[in-house]
Amino acid sequence: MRDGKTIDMELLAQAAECLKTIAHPVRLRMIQLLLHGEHTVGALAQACSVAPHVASEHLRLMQHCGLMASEREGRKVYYRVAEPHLADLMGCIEARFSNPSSPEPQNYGGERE
Amino acid sequence: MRDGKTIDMELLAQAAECLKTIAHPVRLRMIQLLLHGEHTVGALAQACSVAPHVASEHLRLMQHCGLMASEREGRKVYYRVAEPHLADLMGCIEARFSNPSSPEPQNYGGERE
DNA sequence: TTGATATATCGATAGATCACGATACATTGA
DNA sequence: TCAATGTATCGTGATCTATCGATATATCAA
Repeated sequence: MRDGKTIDMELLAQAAECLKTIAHPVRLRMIQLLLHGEHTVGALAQACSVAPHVASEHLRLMQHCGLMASEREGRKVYYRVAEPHLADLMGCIEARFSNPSSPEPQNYGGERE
Repeated sequence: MRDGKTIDMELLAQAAECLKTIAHPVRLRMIQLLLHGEHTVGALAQACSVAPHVASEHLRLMQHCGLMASEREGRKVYYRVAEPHLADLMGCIEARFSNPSSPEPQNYGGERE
């Protein structure tokens, strides 16, 4: 063991890749929906107001890094959460961002003052 | 309240911005170090094996979206964690990625089987 | 003032990401 | 077979991000 309390850079790079995949509004919404049960590509596309083929791409990205799994049933493909820790992580995010007691934390969005 | 359980898209966009900021190996390392106490730019640069001005940029990004705060003391500038939820979030990430019982969870990194 | 140290900013380039249209593939039913 | 539905992939261009060298600012010491 190297540090005892910190993750080494290789694992941090993996974590960064995973977080980068999560860090998209549509994908966050999809994660929320899929944490409550599996859904088809079309249903997720409609719920997120994006074209089906866009939803498919987002889902492929998440499946690709192990967050999701899919299963075809006839013409439809059902996606579900495959990473158990995703619920905890989403819980942290919701705790931070759905709390009405701190609605405007800072200046997100890329502007500088 | 809109859904009862999901965040609306505006907040999800904020969350995505914040996660995108966190999603970088050097910044993750900095967060880990700063969760254990405040450090100077130079100390963080050395600990992360990057040039001081690179560390400064990473810290500016994190300060910019409310994750960090800084305070000058003479020539040095000390950074510290300003977002209380960051500890929980980092706890989730460490739980997922520093656990030796599942060192190779999936195929992160771009390969498929 | 000058010089050294610590931090921050600027400008340019390479690489990644995103959204979109077009299209291909898979399945079902006629 | 064909057409319709649901999903996936492929280009392309626009936008964003990372990284680096050069430089600017801030503070201290002499």
